[in-house]
Amino acid sequence: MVKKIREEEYRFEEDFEEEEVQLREGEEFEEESISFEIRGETPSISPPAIVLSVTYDGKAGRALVKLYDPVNDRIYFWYDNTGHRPYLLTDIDPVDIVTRFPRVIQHRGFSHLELVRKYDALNDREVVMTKVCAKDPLSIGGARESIRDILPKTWESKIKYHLCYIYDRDIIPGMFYRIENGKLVKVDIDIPQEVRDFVHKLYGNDEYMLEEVEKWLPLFQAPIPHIKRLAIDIEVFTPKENKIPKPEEANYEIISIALAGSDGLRRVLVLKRPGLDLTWEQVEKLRDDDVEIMFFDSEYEMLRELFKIVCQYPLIVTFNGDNFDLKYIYNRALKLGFRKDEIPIISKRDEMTVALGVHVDLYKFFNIRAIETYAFGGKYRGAEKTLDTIASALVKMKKIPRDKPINEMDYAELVNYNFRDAFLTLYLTMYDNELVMKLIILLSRISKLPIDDITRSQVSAWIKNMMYYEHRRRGWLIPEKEDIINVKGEAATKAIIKGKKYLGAIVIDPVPGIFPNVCVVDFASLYPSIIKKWNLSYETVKCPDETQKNNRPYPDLPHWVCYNRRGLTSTIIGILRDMRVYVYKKIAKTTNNPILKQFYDVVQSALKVFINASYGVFGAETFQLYCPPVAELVTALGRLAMSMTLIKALELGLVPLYGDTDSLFIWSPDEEKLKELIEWVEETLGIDIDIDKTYRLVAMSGRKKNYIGILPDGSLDIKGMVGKKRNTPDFVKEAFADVLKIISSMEKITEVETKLDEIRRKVKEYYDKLRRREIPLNKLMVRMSLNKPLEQYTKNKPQHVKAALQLKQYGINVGPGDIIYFVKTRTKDGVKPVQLARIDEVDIDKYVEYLRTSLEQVLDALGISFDEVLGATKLSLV
DNA sequence: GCGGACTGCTTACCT
DNA sequence: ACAGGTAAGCAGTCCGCG
Repeated sequence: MVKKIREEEYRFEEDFEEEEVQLREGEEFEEESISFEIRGETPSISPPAIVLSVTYDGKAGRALVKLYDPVNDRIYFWYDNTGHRPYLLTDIDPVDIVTRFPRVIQHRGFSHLELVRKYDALNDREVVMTKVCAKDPLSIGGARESIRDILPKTWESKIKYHLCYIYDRDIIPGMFYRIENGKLVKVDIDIPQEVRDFVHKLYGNDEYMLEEVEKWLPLFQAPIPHIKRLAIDIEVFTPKENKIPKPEEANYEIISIALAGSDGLRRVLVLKRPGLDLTWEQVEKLRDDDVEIMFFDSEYEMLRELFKIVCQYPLIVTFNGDNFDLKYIYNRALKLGFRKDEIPIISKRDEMTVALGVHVDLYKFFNIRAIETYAFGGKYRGAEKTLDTIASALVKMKKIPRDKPINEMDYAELVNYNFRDAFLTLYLTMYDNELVMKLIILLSRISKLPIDDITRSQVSAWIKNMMYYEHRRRGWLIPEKEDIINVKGEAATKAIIKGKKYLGAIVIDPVPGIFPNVCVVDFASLYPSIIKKWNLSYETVKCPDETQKNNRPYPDLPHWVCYNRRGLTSTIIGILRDMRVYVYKKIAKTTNNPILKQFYDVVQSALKVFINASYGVFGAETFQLYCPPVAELVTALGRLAMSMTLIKALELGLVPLYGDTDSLFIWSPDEEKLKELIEWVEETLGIDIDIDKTYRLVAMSGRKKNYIGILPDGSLDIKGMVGKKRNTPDFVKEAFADVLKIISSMEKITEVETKLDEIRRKVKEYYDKLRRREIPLNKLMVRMSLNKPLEQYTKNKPQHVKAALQLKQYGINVGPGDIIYFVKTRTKDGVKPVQLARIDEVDIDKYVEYLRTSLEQVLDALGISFDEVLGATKLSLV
């Protein structure tokens, strides 16, 4: 009975924020000790080692820093010995706590009270706060009746303890430290003179900025060592095809485990199964592939071998290991009778870690939106994010096609299939000189989030953590979200789009037509530049200082900005932007050493991710420093910069054709005039503007965010066109591409007339094929992704949902993230999933319309209509 | 009862 | 769960129409 209650309590606790702590002090159940072999050494002295992870070790009741010494290939565990305690802050003084909130003192996890002086940036004043310290993180918050629930208002009580520890002890993940006399000491990093020169040129005698930037340079300059790693992928016996075994239950045998190590390990552990023989041909086939195979009679022995190998690597890499591979292995091991302390894997709420080092789940990492769009330029955007799609997009490698169920494969097929997956996973961290690993380490350093956290959280969490660290470093109180909103209020403008909070960017109506020689000028990271130039930050915008109320950078908005003190966001984003634009982008170009060049390129792309997201977070309600006036001022000043530049361009007699947010398309500009414009912008607005590119030809239909540009090398920039969208049927895409080919073959504008006939013939050809139903279904299907569970489409039933519901009737279940393939038909629903459709049911007229919208986006630029093109050919046929 | 004008929802895109 | 702005198609509603 007692045991049962405790189990429930245990589960209950697990659901809370501080999931690292699984057991409370004094509890005897569920021994969690890590056995000797799977614990890192804790020497009193060590060579330089990189911080892999910082966590809270519940058993030891202390923060644990996991370090990796790349030279000697060793892992060290350093436990906090500074007496650091979890804490929260309150504005209630100690006497009042004792008298009015005695339950705080009586709390079983209570440790002691301290007084601390903080700077409350939001209200611009010094404050004295009471620091309530506890013996363990859960006593602060996360369990029932924790201290933060007893007090009416607390600060900094929702920060995970291991992050709090990082801020207070200044332990930067991804940086080098060494253990000296039992203490953890930062390793000094040399800054090249070249970089120093750049910085000096930038900040000259601005002591404040020079001092600030000093903190950042080591993060960009510290070398990134090779971290030995192991990729793991498993195959599980599946009784029914297409039914993925549940990792929570782990009911079926693991039949093979593929291991690919950065040290050259290529091994597959295979379970011997009755009725499956290994033939000589198979042995020969396997030998060719240079994959080592170990056969096991029992699954238990196979897992033991796996665990032995796992303990030899500081970094474990998987693709979806959090939700499948590692979870399955863990639960299966428990089922087979392993004790928890014999398994070098730790299960957390929605994450699996390894006891010794860190686990990176690449599926989660590549699913981070900011990574997808900024770091990889949307290369693998679109289709479902599987190992296959990501690997083929980034490294042009594919999984081995599977033509039969896993269960029916012979050993050779199984081993090959399995190993390829592990290899691809490893390779995604190895290609291009370990680009992905370097990126992860740099992101970790900049954000101060351990590798485990950075690879599993979105960019807003990165920026939040970076900002928290900066607050602590300065002795600033970290504000509560509600306090910022209460003091600063909501936005003052009205968005164009219903449901949005404030007015955004300007898009200039494009002039339709075909234009040769179009120059695109572009503000260099406009929004971050604005944040820097106007000192924007949550504490400087609408500051409490009455004397500042006349500093209104944008007169139509009531918001003023403090010019007496430097804004924290402005300083940090300013430095990151300066380092990217003026230092690392530059030296990446000028450096001759290819290795260094690539390294600096990774630095600048890591910076890019933070910079690009820096404005957006202030307009995101979920962000802890959410401040609508800041976001609103940024876009307003962006509109100002854009419109002033446009007016100036017109004054100079230049011909602007189009512009969106931070760019202006100028038709055949006079070089002198253009130079004048650029200089005027830099002088008057104080924002850098550059010539981004010059198009040989631009075709614009008159629609915004929609154009085709031909670059000097003949390549095409196709923006926003229906013919390029991923949900457009292939046949429409092909027609669009064919027409485009004809246009791009045009050398001079005067050739328009002669090419027109060619276009007409082409369009008619597609039209006729469609009418004759000669286009196969797979070229007619529309791909549309399902963004929420089927039941949640309550307001209406879009076509892809109708198709999905039909699939459901056939027992095929689909959910969020799945792509529905359907064909437009003349049946009741107007749509059928491809699998169920017949070619004679296709609604031809719908596809003619599709062809029309797609081609009109091109034809409108030429001044011809789709009907005219079809009509003319029809007539000519008669 | 039916079709056109309208709004709103949804997805995919641009910066 | 970084933002707002735009294009496009379809679902659903309202209204006029003997």
